[in-house]
Amino acid sequence: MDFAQADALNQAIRLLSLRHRARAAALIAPLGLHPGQEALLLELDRTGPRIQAQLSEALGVEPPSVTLMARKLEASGHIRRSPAPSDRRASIVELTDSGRELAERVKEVWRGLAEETVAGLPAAAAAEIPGLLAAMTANVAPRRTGPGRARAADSGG
Amino acid sequence: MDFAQADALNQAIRLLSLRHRARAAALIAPLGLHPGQEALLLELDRTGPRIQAQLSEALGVEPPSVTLMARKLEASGHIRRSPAPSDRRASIVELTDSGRELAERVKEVWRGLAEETVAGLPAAAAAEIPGLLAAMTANVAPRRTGPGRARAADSGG
DNA sequence: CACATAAGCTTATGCGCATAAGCAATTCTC
DNA sequence: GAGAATTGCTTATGCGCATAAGCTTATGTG
Repeated sequence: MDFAQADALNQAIRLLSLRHRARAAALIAPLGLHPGQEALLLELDRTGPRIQAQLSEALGVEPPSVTLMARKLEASGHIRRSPAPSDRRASIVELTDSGRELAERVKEVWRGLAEETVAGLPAAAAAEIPGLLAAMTANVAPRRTGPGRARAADSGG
Repeated sequence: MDFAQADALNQAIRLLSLRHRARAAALIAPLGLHPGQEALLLELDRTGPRIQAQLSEALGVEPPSVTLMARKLEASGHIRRSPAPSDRRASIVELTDSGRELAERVKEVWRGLAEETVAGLPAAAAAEIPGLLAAMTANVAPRRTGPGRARAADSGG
């Protein structure tokens, strides 16, 4: 691969990231949400109550980010946090009634965003895209040694 | 498109954004760069001197972001800023010798990142990806009325 | 030419996400 | 069962990017 191709790919990813995020932000702003929060709500809606470590894994963000996201969503009444009975370190996060309603709203705009994103593309191409993106994501994702926590493998910085 | 498909797409874009950016950050950190700065250097390397408004457009970020990025790259000696003779509001940004050397380094890691990103994908798929991403980006990009500056079309907030 | 509008840039401020560091609770190992 | 290592969460802090607001210079309009 020559530099022009490499640059086209990296730049395309960067631009799509910025634009898609900005568009998502614009769409969920009327719901009182900032980007990132919709992902937490949707994850809870998909899977039910989760502890923060699971949310961190599912959302692809670090634990401190989950702490802050959860705190804000709790403050606005969309989620509830309670200590886990089986593990007193852990915090169970679940949707409130308000959060469930909000999640439904988010799902509507989420559908609209996806359709807007692939508008004009051949259906076959659109169907392949999530898989392609996931494959690329896996390629650049930090390596996990196994069931354990991710470790910094390089000692040299 | 049902919600599951829409969600798969949006989530895939979000995750790729996070991971690709994180990987890029890890790769350019040894060069003393933070993510975003490499884009500015590469743009100058591609096109030669630009004023900040052009960089804002090319990089897909807002003018205040360019101001800060440029200030930091100037402080580290990689770019030079000088007033444009034809328009005293504008600031011409160009690479220094140090910046040109650094851009070459960036191009190397940029190639490596792209190859890592599409590793394992069929060559045909990899070749299509930049175009697909660009099409999606165009779909979610803010509408421009024409040659003029983008305007906020909604008065209602 | 005077004035209003637009364009280029900057400062101030806020949010998301990151890493570093630290505490509390759990689990592993002997 | 005691100490060590791991896990879950939090606080502190920093960077990128955004919007809001303001300054300076250019440009359009009478």
